[in-house]
Amino acid sequence: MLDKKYNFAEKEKKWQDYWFENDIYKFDKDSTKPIYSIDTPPPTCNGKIHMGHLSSYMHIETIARHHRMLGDNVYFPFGFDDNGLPTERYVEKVIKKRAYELPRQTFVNICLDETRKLEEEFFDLYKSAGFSCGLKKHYSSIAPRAQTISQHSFIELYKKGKIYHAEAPALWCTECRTACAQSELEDKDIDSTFNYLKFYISGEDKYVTVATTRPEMLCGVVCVFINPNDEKNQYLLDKKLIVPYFNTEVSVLTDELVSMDKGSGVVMCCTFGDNVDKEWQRKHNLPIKECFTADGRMTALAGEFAGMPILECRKAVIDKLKENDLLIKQENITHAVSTHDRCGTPIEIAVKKQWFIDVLSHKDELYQAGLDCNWYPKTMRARYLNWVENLSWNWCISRQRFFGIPFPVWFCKNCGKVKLAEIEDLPVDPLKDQPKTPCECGCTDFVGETDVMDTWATSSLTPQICTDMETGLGLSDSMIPMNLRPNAHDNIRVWDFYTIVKSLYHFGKLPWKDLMISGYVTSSDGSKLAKSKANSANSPQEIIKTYSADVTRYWANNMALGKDTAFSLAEFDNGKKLVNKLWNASKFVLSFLEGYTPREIELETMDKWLIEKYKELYCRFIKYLDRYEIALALNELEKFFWSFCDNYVELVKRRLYNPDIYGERECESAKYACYHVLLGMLKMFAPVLPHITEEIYMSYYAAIEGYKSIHISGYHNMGDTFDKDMIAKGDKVLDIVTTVRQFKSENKVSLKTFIEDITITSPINDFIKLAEVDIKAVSSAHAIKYIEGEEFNVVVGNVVPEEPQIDNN
RNA sequence: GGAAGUUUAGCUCAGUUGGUAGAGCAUCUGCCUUACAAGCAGGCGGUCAUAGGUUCGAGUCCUAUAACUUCCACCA
Repeated sequence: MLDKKYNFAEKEKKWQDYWFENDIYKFDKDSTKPIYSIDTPPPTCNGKIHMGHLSSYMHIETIARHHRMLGDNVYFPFGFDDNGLPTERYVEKVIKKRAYELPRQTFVNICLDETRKLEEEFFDLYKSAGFSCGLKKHYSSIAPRAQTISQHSFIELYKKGKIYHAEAPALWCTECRTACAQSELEDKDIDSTFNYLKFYISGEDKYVTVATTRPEMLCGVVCVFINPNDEKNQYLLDKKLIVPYFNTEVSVLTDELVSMDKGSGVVMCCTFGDNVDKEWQRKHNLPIKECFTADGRMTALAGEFAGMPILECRKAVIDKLKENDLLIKQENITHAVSTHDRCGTPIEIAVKKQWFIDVLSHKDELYQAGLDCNWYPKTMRARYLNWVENLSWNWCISRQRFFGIPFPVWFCKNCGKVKLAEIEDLPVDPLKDQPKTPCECGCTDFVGETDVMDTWATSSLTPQICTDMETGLGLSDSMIPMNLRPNAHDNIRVWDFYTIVKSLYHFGKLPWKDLMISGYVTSSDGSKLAKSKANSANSPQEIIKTYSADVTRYWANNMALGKDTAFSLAEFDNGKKLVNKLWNASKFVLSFLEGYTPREIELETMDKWLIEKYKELYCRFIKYLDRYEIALALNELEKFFWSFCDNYVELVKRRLYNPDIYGERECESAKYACYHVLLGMLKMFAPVLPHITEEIYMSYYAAIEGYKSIHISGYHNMGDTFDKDMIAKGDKVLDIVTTVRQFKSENKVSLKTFIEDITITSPINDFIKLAEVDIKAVSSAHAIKYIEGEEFNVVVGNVVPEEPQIDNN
């Protein structure tokens, strides 16, 4: 017997512990069942998890559990992304100190400690949400094993010529004092001024107007450009221009990228102010003039402004320009500026020695890879393709930071050549370890690379890191491609893209078959949920505590795939109702099934109908889930379940209660249908509502069915085909019942009120007669009259005031 | 500038391959029905953004327009 009320707090804890202790979700690597492997997103250790992350994991959960129910050997590993800049930024905030203020190793140790604390928190949250990933062991992207795989990947790609070390312009964050990658850029609208400046023509008293938003970079101007087809400015080509205030002389060059109709058609080029400057520098082989330092201060090039922060300098230069009558006018503008997504600081371009992975020369293959993956929903593919088409930087993987995986690289002190670590020595720390063999030049003195790898250089290897936990094969493709990469849409251009790059370069194949892309959970006003804003009221921990893990999972799984959804607590009420109904309905049905052992017998018509309906539902349910359309699958199931409660159970209730009146076989027939269909529904609800379904299953079905958890018991497939004709005819019987209910409702009498008779006109009276007992029972009708006719029609007779005798024919 | 998405009941949204518009919430009318009042039955409520087109038939396919959202690019 189930309890009167379902106590979710107690039951959820109970089953979570049970699953954990009994290894219910263990991946069996010796099994012959088909493997379904998931490249689980490792949470980034840089703060709290919010409802957005949680909902995304709940989608993955449903898919993992679905495949387990289908009989697959599900590999659903668990890990943390706990290295790199995101973690460093988090730790800097926690300790209120910048990394470079501490000795390198001290800072690294604090990072390790802080991430461990966060990981404990994450573990508790995952467990309390009922997650079925391999909680007992996890990978960490800073752990030695990940370091080995990551360094191995570096060495292999370096040897393949895909990685190069070069002094080249790279995106630079003056706040984090490191290079970064194109994928870390984020547009931000910033107020600024458009300044129209006088560039005098050398030796003449005439000037041309050049507009700029960055007058502080005048000290870095190397030339000006005009469009080769710009007739009005052709006269400038054999002249020199004087850079205002700084008085350097520069040439006038031509380039098609200059638009003639913007401003005066004359544009200044510094190395580097923006992306176009970078292009021009390369194309026209221009000199490089660095105007600022790694921490965003002006260099000696700026003369009197040297040492000033960039923005301060901008103001100072503008003042000087005004004083010297070199500023024609200023316009206030708001424009989008590329900023660093980790700190919001405008990104500069700086030339430093960096490690790059060549992606620009493989755009075609990378594009094709996007076409070859299965994207769910399909439309997300466009985002990937769009990103690849617009790639303009090679992937810079070096960071001038501390808490990351070191490059397995030394430089020879004599000849400067790169010395790689040996694979069998990995992982290495070039700042502590030394190469075992001398340089080609004979020198044995080396200096270790101080840069560390970007976190994505390692995260892009999660398929290898994940599978290594089982196979121990390291950077190997033994389980690649994995079946599924799930993540939210913000990670398409980052994690998905980089993972494809690595897999293609290493193995020449895709890292996974399917991608399931979740949407964002936004605040109720539609704005992004930020980790920093995750307050206690709607923190995942609080939500689960208040509403239960099952209800939270129900909410998350009702989000349409890939679509952003505004967070609203009201949405949790439906889940609460469903869980409550599931409990009550099961309690009721199971109360009739005590002592019942299922066996095949001749079934009553409406019981057969229910089973046909169930088989139909099962097909639709599986079809939707195979397309990762969880919400639609769930919706079908719910509709069926509520109809089961309100229609079927009402229809057969009296048969179940009164075998003495309706017959033993008729009663057992209803039990048979109830047994199987409730079991089937519980199993279908199990991926989304793992706790309550387990509680119900274990309190009754487990003893008969013989599994130690519903979650490894497999779906209840009662047949792949169903009788459409029977379903349609049975539905007509429900229409009759509805008509009677309508009649009683309109006459404002209770549903149990007796009526004289029902007169049915229909072409399927033979079928309806088979369900007559049930119809009479549910509608409290004395008699049913039949008229043959093509048009379906139901007429309800008069209400009978007093209690009549039950007619048993 | 390029790309994608959205537009359906008062609100939040479903709507498979074209075939009589759906659910929940809200609202209204009833019902204490031997599981559930956190329930049940019933009602009200929609020119499916707009304009064309294809079709016997369009919420669904095509074209254009508008509004909003997102990604990317530009940003002298």
